[in-house]
Amino acid sequence: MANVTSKTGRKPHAKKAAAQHGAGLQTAFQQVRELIVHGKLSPGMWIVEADLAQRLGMSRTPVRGALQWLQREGYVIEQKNVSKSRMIVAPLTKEDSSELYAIVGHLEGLAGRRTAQLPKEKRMEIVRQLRKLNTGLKSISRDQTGRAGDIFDLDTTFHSTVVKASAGPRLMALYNAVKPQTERYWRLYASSIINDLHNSVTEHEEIIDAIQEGDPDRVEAALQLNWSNGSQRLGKVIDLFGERGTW
Amino acid sequence: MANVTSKTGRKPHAKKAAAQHGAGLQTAFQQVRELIVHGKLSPGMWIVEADLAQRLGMSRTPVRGALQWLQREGYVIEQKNVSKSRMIVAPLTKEDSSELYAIVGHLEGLAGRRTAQLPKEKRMEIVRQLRKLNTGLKSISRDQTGRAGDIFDLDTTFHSTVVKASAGPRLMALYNAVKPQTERYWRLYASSIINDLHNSVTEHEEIIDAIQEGDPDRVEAALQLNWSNGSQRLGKVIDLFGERGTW
DNA sequence: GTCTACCACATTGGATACATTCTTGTCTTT
DNA sequence: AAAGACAAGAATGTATCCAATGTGGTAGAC
Repeated sequence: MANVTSKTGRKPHAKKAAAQHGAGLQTAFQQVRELIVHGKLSPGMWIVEADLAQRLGMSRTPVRGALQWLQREGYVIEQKNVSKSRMIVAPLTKEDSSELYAIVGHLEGLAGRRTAQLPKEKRMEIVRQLRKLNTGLKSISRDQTGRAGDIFDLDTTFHSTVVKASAGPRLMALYNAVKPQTERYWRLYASSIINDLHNSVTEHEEIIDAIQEGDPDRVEAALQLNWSNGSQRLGKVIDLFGERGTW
Repeated sequence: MANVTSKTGRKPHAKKAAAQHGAGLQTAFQQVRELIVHGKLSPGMWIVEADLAQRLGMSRTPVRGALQWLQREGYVIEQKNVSKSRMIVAPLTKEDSSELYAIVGHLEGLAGRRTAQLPKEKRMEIVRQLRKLNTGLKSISRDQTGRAGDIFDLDTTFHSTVVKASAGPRLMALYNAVKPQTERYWRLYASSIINDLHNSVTEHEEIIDAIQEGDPDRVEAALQLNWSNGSQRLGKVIDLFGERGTW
């Protein structure tokens, strides 16, 4: 009865390296997210686990974990009409962008409210950083020289600075889950957003002033206005160029 | 090459039922969440996948998926000091409750803002439902007869009604991910929360009036106030009875 | 010629096997 | 006696295997 193949029976599982130990899920998540954000996986496209696994050179297990993660964050959604779970890349629609921007605006508003209540010295340090970043944006908007990626990085750092200054782990995690999704819309409609950059720069100045003054209500309102206006600017562009992933 | 064991070769994988096909993950998620919310898995407790799998009568695969889900939602967190990912049940702390309530308040405020902008007829329908629910809460608060579970259900339905009325899929998903976490604090400190119920009832009335009037700012402010006050009430109780899962 | 039924295939969900890493306990040495 | 090192065990991460289900295509019948 008792088989003796306890220690020595090892032939079927020969593989290459496995990198580290717990690196697979992380890499899978980042790489698939990258593929989605850069549009290699188009909005509305049907995702096949095995294909992704092969492309990333790993088995389906970590890919599945990554997909569940991406589903929770909103990058992929389930096709609901069928009983079986078919995952598709989340479409980019005007409706969704409006909702997404509103959510980010409110989360950031909450963080900004807390940032405004920090002691004065910390606020001044934040303000200094923000002014520097916004100056960079302003010069780009004046010269029209920066590439879209630079603008996105500066803008992302600007907002991230406001949030990181005061957010606890829970808000930070939520923000990090939601905010990066705006990148999809950014990349797709970037060229048209650049033209409106000066508006955003002006709105940023109001944000900075409000933080310097330490007025929570004003900070929150300014942040929400920035996102609300951004949503409207984006909406116009989407109307022009059409949505992706729905038909 | 071609083996003929396509249909008939079934010996090594004999098991009981497997329920449906894609039911395991759902069940695992709900059950583990239940265990956490009800405190069977205490805050701070170290979670072992295999134990849970055995307890739920399934393999580690669906349990693992459920845990990743629960991690993203905040029910479990990673022990960070070690390199390996050790999952523990998220502790219940005053700090965390404060953050959680603020987030829910802001998300609900956003939804409420949209609800306030619905056409008048729909608003009136909502208002009617809300008044009925709040009347139920008021009578419980007066008679001190309801059990904690009833109060929680009524309160949850109240807030959920406001959100569902106008939230899109994204906001709805986020709300459904975040709001249920307040149940953990509710259950743990429920007995003391009941005493303050009349305050919450009064705040609800303001919410209802604001919706009836169709004033987005007022609705949002009223919702946030309800959650902010709730956070303070909870904070006092936590100070009294201590936190769970930290030492 | 078209519609329906059935079969083969593709894909996902779940289970298990295996390799790696972290922990813990004991033994030895200073 | 205390501290460190080594060994045994436990737990996680990943790969592969099996089952279940939906989908599409083909063939047959009306």
